[in-house]
Amino acid sequence: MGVKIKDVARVAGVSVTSVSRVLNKGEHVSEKLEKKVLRAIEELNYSPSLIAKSLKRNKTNLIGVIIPDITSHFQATILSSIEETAGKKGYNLLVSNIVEDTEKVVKYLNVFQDMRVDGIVLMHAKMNDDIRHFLTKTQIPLVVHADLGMNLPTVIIDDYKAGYDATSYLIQEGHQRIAMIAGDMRDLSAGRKRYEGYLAACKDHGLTVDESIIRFGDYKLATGYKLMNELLTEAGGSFTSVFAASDDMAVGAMNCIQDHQLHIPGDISVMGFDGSQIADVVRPRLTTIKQPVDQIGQMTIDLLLNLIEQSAAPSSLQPMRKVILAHELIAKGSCRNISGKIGPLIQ
Amino acid sequence: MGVKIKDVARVAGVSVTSVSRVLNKGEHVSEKLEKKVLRAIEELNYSPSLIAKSLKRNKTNLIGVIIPDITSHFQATILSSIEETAGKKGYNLLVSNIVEDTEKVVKYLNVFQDMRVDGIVLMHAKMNDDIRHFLTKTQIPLVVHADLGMNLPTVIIDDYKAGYDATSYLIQEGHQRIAMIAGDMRDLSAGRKRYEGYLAACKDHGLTVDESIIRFGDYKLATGYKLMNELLTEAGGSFTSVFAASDDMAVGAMNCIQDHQLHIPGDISVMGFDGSQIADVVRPRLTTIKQPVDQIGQMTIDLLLNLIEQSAAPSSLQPMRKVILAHELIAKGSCRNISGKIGPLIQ
DNA sequence: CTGAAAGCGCTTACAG
DNA sequence: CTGAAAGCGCTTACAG
Repeated sequence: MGVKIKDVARVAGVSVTSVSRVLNKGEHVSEKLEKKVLRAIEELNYSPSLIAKSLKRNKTNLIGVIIPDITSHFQATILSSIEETAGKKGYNLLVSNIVEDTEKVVKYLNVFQDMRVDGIVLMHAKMNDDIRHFLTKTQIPLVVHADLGMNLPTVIIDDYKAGYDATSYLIQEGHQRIAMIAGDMRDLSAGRKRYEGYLAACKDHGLTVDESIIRFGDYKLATGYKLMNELLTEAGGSFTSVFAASDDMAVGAMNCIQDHQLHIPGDISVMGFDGSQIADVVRPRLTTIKQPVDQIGQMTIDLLLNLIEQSAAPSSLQPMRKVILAHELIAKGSCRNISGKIGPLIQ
Repeated sequence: MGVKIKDVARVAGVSVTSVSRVLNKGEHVSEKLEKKVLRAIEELNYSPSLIAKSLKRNKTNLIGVIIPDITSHFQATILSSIEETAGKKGYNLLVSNIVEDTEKVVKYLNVFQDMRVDGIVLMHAKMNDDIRHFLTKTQIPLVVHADLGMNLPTVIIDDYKAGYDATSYLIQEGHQRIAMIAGDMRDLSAGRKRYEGYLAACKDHGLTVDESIIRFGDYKLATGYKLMNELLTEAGGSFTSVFAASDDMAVGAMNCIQDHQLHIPGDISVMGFDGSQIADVVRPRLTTIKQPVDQIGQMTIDLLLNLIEQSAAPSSLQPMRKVILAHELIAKGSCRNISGKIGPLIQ
């Protein structure tokens, strides 16, 4: 990569200013000059340095993305949609896979700052003081995929309502003992909100919440299996359905239930959350709350780019800062109506 | 981010040279000076620009990664391992999700070049002239996860042998009619090599290869379903097992088989490839060829960093340029021995 | 339409 | 141990 703009200028017999102009297609240059420059670029196989350009322009066209776990199909799908949308707009992605580590989040937020990224997407929803401090202080436009209670620009579904809807559906299907495999309570959206929705739905429908059939996990498949195993051995037979805060955990739970020689939905109904591919892979198919992944990715980048433009050239037209997208309950074969079985719940 | 090294120097009452020195911990500075500088950095909340540093040092600590499909669990796992290994060594990842698009590969290779990444990881295995041209010309250290027949540094398993082993196993289990759901023949490793291994194993064991029970796909779950559907409707009953070139396709095929009211492995045995999580999720569990994903990620970065060092400070100790890692056949419940059923194949 | 020159924010010989 | 100055490879007022 030894060749730089100066070399092109020399070979083309023009100034570096002119080379820069044909590169950036901004101001008009004569056709003759343009041709000379293009020929020299071709001849030298010149590749302009985005590093130098970024330094000068004070703009990197880089977006830093912090994602808790790329190996989650749901998160990978969002990342994929973010990548596609950002790519179309000429932005590149700096990606950090965090694996539930708040220390690493802080580290990467600082790296992103040092790299002078134009914007940040934060899909991580656990907080600590350092993260909170960074988020309140930073000048970098950012969008979070979580309700962190900090009035930050957000693209998300209504996790509370979604948890409420999932639980209500099970109740309508006649279930009165609904176990929950919830997320991490330090995770303010997918963890806490979905759980709160579950609690509220139970209370609103007159069910007593029984903590002995509630577990807390980390959204992973293996965890769903492990927690379901606990539920079956410690609280076996005392519930007719289970609501998991992620499809991966739901599928882990299904595997465990089946390994215990129990039937889904005959013995236990299972409700998932996310609407990721795996929900359609397992048998019976998983009833789940579907999040609009493609929309989430697109809207996240749209909002972020708006914020970036706004910070570059402030105008009175403030971009919307909160986007709540609609979720959807997809009923498949993993849940069944047991109203008839346990008596006339709904008359 | 208005604050720059000059400001720190002014506030600390020292030269920018000294500030740079405490930042980079290279040459020794007096404790007194260091303290003044650190205090000023703290006070101003200074974040040194990696962009400026990269320009000056001619090193970005950036690695560009081109991955065909992040939503594939197998690929995401490798990416995750790459990210972890690279992060530990102080490198950040520029990620491009390509979705089987050779045009996009060329585009991103050039972006990576313009961004002056220190190295490139290419997980994409389809070629075209532009890609080939780039790969032969570039000075950027790179590692490919495919045998592209170009003598490039490579970390990979022996796909030919793995395809051979998978097929031989089925043959040993008594199968004589083995369908294949292969990859893309433009994909030189996972596509072509695994298929060639299948062909060779059939021939070596005296089986005739029947093209009517062979299909070609793109490794995705939905494609496995679709192609299995073709096989069942067009060549139904004429084979006792199927070998798929990816676990995702194998699972799609399993779903299709089960949706046709057929049993696995009772009616049809299924063999996968990759050893990704989904193989243990489905019932029966999928027999598959397991790739050593974590090792692949680690070795890829190790090799790449060696090449980067080598190109920065050439020495006579050339790093090894080809790493072939061992695969492993994991036998689970999706294949069964049918020697007894169709007669004494092995006496 | 074109070019000379300053400057983006750092690092690093060089000199003291 | 410390600092003044050149320079990394670009862009962009400014002047012509």
